Amino acid sequence: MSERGDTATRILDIAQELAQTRGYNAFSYADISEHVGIRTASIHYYFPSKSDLGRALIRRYQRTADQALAQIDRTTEDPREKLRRYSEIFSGMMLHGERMCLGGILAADILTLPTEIRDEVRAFFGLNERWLSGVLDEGREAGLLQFTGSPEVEARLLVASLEGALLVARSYGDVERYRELADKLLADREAPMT
Amino acid sequence: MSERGDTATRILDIAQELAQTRGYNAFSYADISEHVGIRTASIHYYFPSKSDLGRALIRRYQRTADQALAQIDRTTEDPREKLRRYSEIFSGMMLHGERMCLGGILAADILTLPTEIRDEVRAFFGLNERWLSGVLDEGREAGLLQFTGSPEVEARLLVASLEGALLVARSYGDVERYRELADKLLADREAPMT
DNA sequence: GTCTATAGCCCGATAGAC
DNA sequence: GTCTATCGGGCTATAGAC
Repeated sequence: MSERGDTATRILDIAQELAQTRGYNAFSYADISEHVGIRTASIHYYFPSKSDLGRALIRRYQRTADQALAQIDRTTEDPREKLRRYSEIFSGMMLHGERMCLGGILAADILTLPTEIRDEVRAFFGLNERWLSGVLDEGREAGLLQFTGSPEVEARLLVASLEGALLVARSYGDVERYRELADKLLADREAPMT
Repeated sequence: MSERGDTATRILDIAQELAQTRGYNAFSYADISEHVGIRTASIHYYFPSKSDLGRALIRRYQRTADQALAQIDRTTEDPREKLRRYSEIFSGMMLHGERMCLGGILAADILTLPTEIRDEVRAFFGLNERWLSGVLDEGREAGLLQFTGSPEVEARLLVASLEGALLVARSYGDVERYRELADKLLADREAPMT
């Protein structure tokens, strides 16, 4: 039972774990209530409806991702290393309670989500693709990465492939299955040494 | 409202559509009842529990996939064409009512599924990977396809990438987004003309 | 086989006391 | 802010008539 932080944050932390493991339609205010230690009515005080909670969840997740990518940019120059660090964000989710990426699991639930949340899911993918596109472009210019076609499409392909690798690997409960695919995905894009 | 076929088949058809669009936890016997035109109690006559229904669903889906892959083998020699036909099975799902692959969407729900169904989801991925692995191996031997590493791992990567591409593209409701990625995935594996 | 009726539980959400 | 109490509805599932 996490006790740190204010109540709204603890609610979001537990709700995020539940959403990442079970999906949007398979967790309830009662589930959150048990983990946080307050009654369901009190959760409604912070998040009046479940769609309010869902929207807050994906928005906070976007901000966290944004900061993680900025942190990679701040501490690494090599585009190949940036891709490795990016891939490790995904493997970290499986290690942290068999989680999926929140964007990926909400994408599976997309047709059951309130429209505001759908828009945020797409915005999350857009955020990832823009950052990856920049890394890929820079890496190819520097002769460190190689790929066919535009950086934009290659970025979309990488996001989709990593989401898919995480989805399938998690269904086996096997993080090595993810790593094997992610490592190959990255290795195939590294320019040969000269 | 589909009226063809026996009742069990009509139930499975509707349940499959609902599962592929909404996921396992977001459809009910009441939803099926409305579409099939019989009461929920009558559905329990054919499928006593929801896990019985879910298991029947994924097993039938596996058989259908098996037949579709055998049909590709029967009508096509060229491994490149086999991959194209395989990719079109996925795009066909989005065109047929914004569906996901049943295996992919159940993978997202995996931690909420009865264990028998979990095993079938993994078996479905295994089936796809074995077939693709054979096509890739044959294609490389014939000098028509190219890729690094083993056909087995490359097959896993293709399944995961196509599932991911479908997952993300469907969240935009845009089949072109899927095709762009699938076509690139396949083009990158075609051996250059000599 | 299909129906009506209902049990028993979980769900999101609200009213109002403290 | 957090609680108790509760509403109205949905869910899976079963009993028993036809």
